[in-house]
Amino acid sequence: MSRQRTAQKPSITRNKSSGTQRLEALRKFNANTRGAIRESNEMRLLQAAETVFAARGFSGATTAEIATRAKLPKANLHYYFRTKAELYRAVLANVLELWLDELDRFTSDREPTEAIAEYVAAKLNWSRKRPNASKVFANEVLHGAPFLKAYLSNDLRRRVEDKSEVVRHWIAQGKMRPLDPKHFFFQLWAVTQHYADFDVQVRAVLGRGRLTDQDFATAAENITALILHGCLVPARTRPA
Amino acid sequence: MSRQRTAQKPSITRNKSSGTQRLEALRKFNANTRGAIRESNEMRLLQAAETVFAARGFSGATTAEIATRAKLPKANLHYYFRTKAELYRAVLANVLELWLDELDRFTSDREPTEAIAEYVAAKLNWSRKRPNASKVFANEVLHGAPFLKAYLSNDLRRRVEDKSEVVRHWIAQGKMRPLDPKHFFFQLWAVTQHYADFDVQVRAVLGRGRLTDQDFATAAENITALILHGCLVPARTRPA
DNA sequence: GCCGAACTTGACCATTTGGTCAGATCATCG
DNA sequence: CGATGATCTGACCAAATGGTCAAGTTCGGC
Repeated sequence: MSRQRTAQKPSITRNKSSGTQRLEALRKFNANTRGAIRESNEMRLLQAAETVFAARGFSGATTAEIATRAKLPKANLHYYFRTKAELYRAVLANVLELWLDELDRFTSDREPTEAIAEYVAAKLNWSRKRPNASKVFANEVLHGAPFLKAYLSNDLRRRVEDKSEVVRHWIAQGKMRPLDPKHFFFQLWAVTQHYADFDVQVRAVLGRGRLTDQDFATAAENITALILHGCLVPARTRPA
Repeated sequence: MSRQRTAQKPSITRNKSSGTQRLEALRKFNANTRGAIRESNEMRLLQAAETVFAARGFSGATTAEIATRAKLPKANLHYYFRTKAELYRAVLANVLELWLDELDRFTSDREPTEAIAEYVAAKLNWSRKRPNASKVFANEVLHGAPFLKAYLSNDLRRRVEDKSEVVRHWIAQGKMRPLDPKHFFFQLWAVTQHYADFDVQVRAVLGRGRLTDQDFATAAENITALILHGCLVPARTRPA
């Protein structure tokens, strides 16, 4: 009920109220580009949170550690994100934005070889550049997706349904072996995200302190070769 | 210093002391087959712990919930396992026992086709029968393997090193495509464990309440086909 | 330079949780 | 049986942690 609570997070989606009030909100919203301070602090918090949630999971993460990492006092964190859960949700939303769209590369008019190779490269690239994002997501799903169940069952499911159609098309064209499209996507996800989520294991086995660009290049080559040989119908050897 | 603490966990590895004491310990150790009660209660606790750790992670799990699930009072849990960490370690040890050995199927004298197909089937089978074991392990690695780092860098690493040699042998024989053996193992692990660790996602996409035997059969077929086509050198088509 | 709103923060609090303990009960063996 | 150690357990505690709050300070528009 305090000032902060009602004023917080001026969002376009909040209750429409009287015209003047709406106008005023909009003005402020545009005026300072949505609050430069807010923008910057939310950013810092989100980034710190991603790191800490990735390292410790939802329950293991403490708002104190996140705040410290963001170089803000804990009370300040709770000014921008009422609860730990709200902050976590925000981090997840960020992550989904990344994940969501690489699938768009799959369209009927393309060659599966290219689409798949690009997809593998793109996902693997995220695993290298944003391993923490991947880990937060993995952790969420691993523990039953308490925050993402709806997303998985709706958005993601539909998306995969769609793209499965494309794969079936390629199969019908004789370009891909007859495989189950959904399981095919599972396999793509599994091999690409492995390098982010299980990096400790990968590093231990490879004997590396951290994965180098070279390691990722090798991974990309191996995955691409395996997947492409695995799912494509080999170009017909010209009849003798 | 209390009675319980010193008497707890009569293990063969504890300090050798006076001859009579040693004898007495041994007698009891054999007498009631290592304490039927202890055996049974530790079992119940380990099983409950596996479930709870899988669902909530190390930090999220509470000894209270584990105890409740095992139908024992919390104090009793702490009688058998001094700390949550000790219980967790015990669960992990259990899990590793499962994981450890499927790799033994890889020996130079076998055909890669068979070894790989069997390995995939075996791992996938564990994902179906002991998903919680897989999840506990995944969670541990995901969060930096604070308890397993040593195991990964030593036992596992050596094991993979060994088995890589076998794969190289197969490659030299012209039975497998020239691929990086270690990355090949990563890919095997990734696709097979995915069905345990990310089952919520898999279920959401497939629209299932739970994964059926049929789902696992389909998964097995798809994975095996993908991997085998992906890594084997196709039988030479008889020269025309 | 003034005003209201946005932001900051140290101090505080209620709850949760891992772990302890002392005393009661039970099992077994001579 | 009776003794001895294993097992059990309700009551308790200290520390950690998410979240609150009231009293500030700063900012942006007028």
